[in-house]
Amino acid sequence: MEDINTEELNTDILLKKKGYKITPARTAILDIFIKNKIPLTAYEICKKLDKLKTIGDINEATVYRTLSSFEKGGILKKIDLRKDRAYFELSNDHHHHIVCTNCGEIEDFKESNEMEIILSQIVKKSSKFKNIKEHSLELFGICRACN
Amino acid sequence: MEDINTEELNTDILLKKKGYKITPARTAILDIFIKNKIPLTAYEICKKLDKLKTIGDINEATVYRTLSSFEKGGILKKIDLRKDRAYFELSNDHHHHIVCTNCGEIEDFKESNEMEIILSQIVKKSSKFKNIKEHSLELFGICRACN
DNA sequence: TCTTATTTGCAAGTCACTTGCATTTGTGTT
DNA sequence: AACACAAATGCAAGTGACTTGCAAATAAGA
Repeated sequence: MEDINTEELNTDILLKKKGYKITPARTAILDIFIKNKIPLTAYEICKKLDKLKTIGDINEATVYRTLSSFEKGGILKKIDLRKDRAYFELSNDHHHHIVCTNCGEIEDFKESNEMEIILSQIVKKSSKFKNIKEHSLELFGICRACN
Repeated sequence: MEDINTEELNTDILLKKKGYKITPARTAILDIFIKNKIPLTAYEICKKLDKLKTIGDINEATVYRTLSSFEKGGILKKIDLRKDRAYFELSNDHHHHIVCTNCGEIEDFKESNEMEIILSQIVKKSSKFKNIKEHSLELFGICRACN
């Protein structure tokens, strides 16, 4: 799954490149992800869409369908932050999260080369797997503000 | 959260030690986790309970309540394997999983010392967190059998 | 055995997410 | 510019894992 450079592309060109039809819903949703550099839930997307004056109402079902379609197309990545809702973020660079189990604050961190080496060693030792496609790594703690 | 040595303790002693009242449901559910060394869902627990001749019917709600109570008490750990249901396993040793995204096969792997060192370095670099309580690390790929 | 707080069963409820279907809309074609 | 048609959307109903209120049952200390 090739990475997306969201800095250089506008939403419509990216959608076109990925073979999506350009619709107001898709443009607006992708735009929200590009402007907000944090993980977002379907519910948060809906709220942000409601506030937009430039666009009519977009149905909740459409948001869910768009998110899952973007995920399948490699534009978004679904992440599990141990909350009751799924979070999505742009899949344009590989990083992980530290989540405050008290207030929900999320901080990103980059994966190091050492980490990749360790992961490959784990797979080398595995009897049932010879390679892995992806992995999730999330840290949980209490942030300084809550402490 | 102190680790549990399930090898040395029988279910009732462990429950008592943790301050739980001993009930048939709790004994049976904990027993299932001790005998099955794999992550299990609430649904799988229900099925296994149904098969037991030694015990009457145990309600689904009781299973959910017991699982979440055991989780809160540190006996079980909830893990996210990117499926539609929550998995639980005994929290008696720290390990992670490689999951086949095709057939669902799960393999455990131990965390290395290098990994712990890397994680502590990540936290050292963090501006918002000064320590973490736990972390999740799951690898996803296609197992040899499916390949 | 008694007492009381806890646990359980049952049924109804919740909530994120999905889906069937009729209508609308992008987009390539004429 | 209009057409045709597959794809996208809105709406409402459905799904499924999980939760909860409440009355009845029960574990465990007195």
